[in-house]
Amino acid sequence: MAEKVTIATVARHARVSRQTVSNVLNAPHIVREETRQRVQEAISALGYRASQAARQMRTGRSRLIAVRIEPTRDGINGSVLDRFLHGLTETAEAAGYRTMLYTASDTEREITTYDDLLSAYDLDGFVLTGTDHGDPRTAWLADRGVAFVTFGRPWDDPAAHPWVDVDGAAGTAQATDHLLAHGHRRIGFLGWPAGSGVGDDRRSGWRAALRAAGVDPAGLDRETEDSIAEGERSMRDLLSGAEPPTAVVCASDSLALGALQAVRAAGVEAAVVGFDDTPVAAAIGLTSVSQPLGEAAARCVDLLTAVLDGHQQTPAPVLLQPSLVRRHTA
Amino acid sequence: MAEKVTIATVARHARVSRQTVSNVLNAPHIVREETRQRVQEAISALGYRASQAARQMRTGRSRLIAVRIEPTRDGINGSVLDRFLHGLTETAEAAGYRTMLYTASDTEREITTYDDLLSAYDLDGFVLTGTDHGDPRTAWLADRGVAFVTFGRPWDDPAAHPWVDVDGAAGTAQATDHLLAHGHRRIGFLGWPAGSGVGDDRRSGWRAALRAAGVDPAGLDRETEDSIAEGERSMRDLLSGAEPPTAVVCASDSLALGALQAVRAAGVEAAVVGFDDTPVAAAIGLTSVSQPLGEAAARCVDLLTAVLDGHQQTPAPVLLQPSLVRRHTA
DNA sequence: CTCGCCATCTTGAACGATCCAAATTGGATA
DNA sequence: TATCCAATTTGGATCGTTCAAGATGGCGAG
Repeated sequence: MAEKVTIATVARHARVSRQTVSNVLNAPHIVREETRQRVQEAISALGYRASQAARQMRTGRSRLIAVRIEPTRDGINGSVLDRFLHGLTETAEAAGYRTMLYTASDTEREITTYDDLLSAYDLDGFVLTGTDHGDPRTAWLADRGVAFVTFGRPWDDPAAHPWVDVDGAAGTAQATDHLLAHGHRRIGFLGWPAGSGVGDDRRSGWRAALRAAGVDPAGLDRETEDSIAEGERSMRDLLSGAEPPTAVVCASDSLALGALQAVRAAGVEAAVVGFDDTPVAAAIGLTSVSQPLGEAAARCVDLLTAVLDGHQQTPAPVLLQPSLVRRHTA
Repeated sequence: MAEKVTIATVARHARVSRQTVSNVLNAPHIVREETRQRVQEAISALGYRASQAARQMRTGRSRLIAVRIEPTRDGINGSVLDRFLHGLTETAEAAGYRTMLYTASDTEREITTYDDLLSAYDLDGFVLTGTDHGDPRTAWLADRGVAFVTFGRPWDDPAAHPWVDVDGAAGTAQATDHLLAHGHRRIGFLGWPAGSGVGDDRRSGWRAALRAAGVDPAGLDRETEDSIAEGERSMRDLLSGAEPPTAVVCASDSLALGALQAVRAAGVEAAVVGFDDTPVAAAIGLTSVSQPLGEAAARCVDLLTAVLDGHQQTPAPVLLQPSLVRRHTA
């Protein structure tokens, strides 16, 4: 068992003081080039790595960021999270940060967890996925001056805090335009009840695209809970109308899957587009709007480290464009 | 901004010494009950939380465990990971540990990352998901006496290190028995090429169940890469034989999905069972063998903390039973 | 020749917890 | 009342790093 290599070991080996070694690591420009090299050689020869714990104790910073891992809300729409987490971890590593996970069954406990992570682990920042109107979590964090970024816009005030999001309206608009280009006119929309920022955003893109093409969207959309069964029911309802749509854009792959079943059951030809490009969409050949999750994660880290490393106090938000993945269903 | 609460603050407030506060936290039994309560009250009144960094520096332990987050190998079989991660994080929190993520593009870099995590962060242990024959990672960790558990058996030597696994053979056997009970006799199997521990295990369960029922499995199985397209091809092949199977058990949901397409294309009636119970299976109504991932994660943490907290040096491995989730396809 | 300045490097203290050894207390016993 | 033992409590050292301030040496200006 080799003895522990500390900054003092390196210092002895390079025949300088501890502080000089520290300077080589944290402020290389104030060390003479020749000395710097000698120290660097000692560092790699000994395999020295600075103890985060000791560093943290002195500086109060941990180089750790935290993300919540959720209990897989919905089987079909889950698995979006692990792509995001991977991107987050990868980009964070490159920036010298590590990623810590936490769970929380409700918002209140999540705040308790923040408190714990901050005081016990000196966490540097948080990445939140999805925020609601008047989210108490962001208020709590902001009150205490804790650095955080959200993946998902703050729907109340766009300048409330740094955020990264995907332009859902652009996604549904793109899907609608694609269908229009293929000759469809009566294009329906299956979405969630009004009130959720994400849902309203996605609906608005569809509506705007139809209007731009001179089509009246009235009566062509339905509001429903996010599930396969509800998607099927709503689509049946749309198809049973006097002038049924020949295509439908959906706010999620779950709804799209339901819609697809309704279409097949009715024995009609109708194009279906989903949202999120989940594995399910890929598996069954469902055309779907794909979010650039890896990119979104990377930008979250960028914003967070910009704040943490003191480059910017309030970095500009990032709005990413989704892309349509065309498969068999449209 | 409230002043930082340290062990000294608590000590002053409860009118005892720092050491007494420390004892209340780490060895409560040696402190008089009355004193203990007074200290506990001070702790909660002040909202004190021990600094992990300081504790870690003194004890050399971080109460941190690491898991690798993979770049979603395969869309369809991914999303198994996030359920596992959630279970892991939740159970670890209950045991007083936190979960850290890391990425690695290959085995060599993964070992470099171990080294980094261990020396810079004093990581306490690792959870590895999936190991190969003669895995260099487990050897490296074992050489250095680092605590770790694998989710997945070591296929060479079952006693090499603590592990948790799901009994794949029992899963395919259960699926086969289910089909036998429904009158099927010629039950096929779609699996991966021989050589992978997991794949061979799953195949063996099917074979054993057939033999036990007096059916000769010869010629009823195919070896193929894990993809939808290959699954379809292999199933077509099976169906084109002289005595085509009336049902098929698959080593994954990807293969099952392909098989399902082949069955529909051929216009025959044949039951299909998948493996892993992915969201895709749930979405399309595919009967599938489900792994108890939350339970597996929890047991991984149990084994790891048993080692870390010194209760046991080499805790007994855990083999969990999967369950068949019946849906439309079988 | 002396002084000051700059660049470079060194020294002592501090972060907040735990460990170790020594000191104090209270009660029982002689 | 003095003594002893066990149960608690106390003070000092320590983990590895960074911060703040001090020391060194060379060089040009007055």
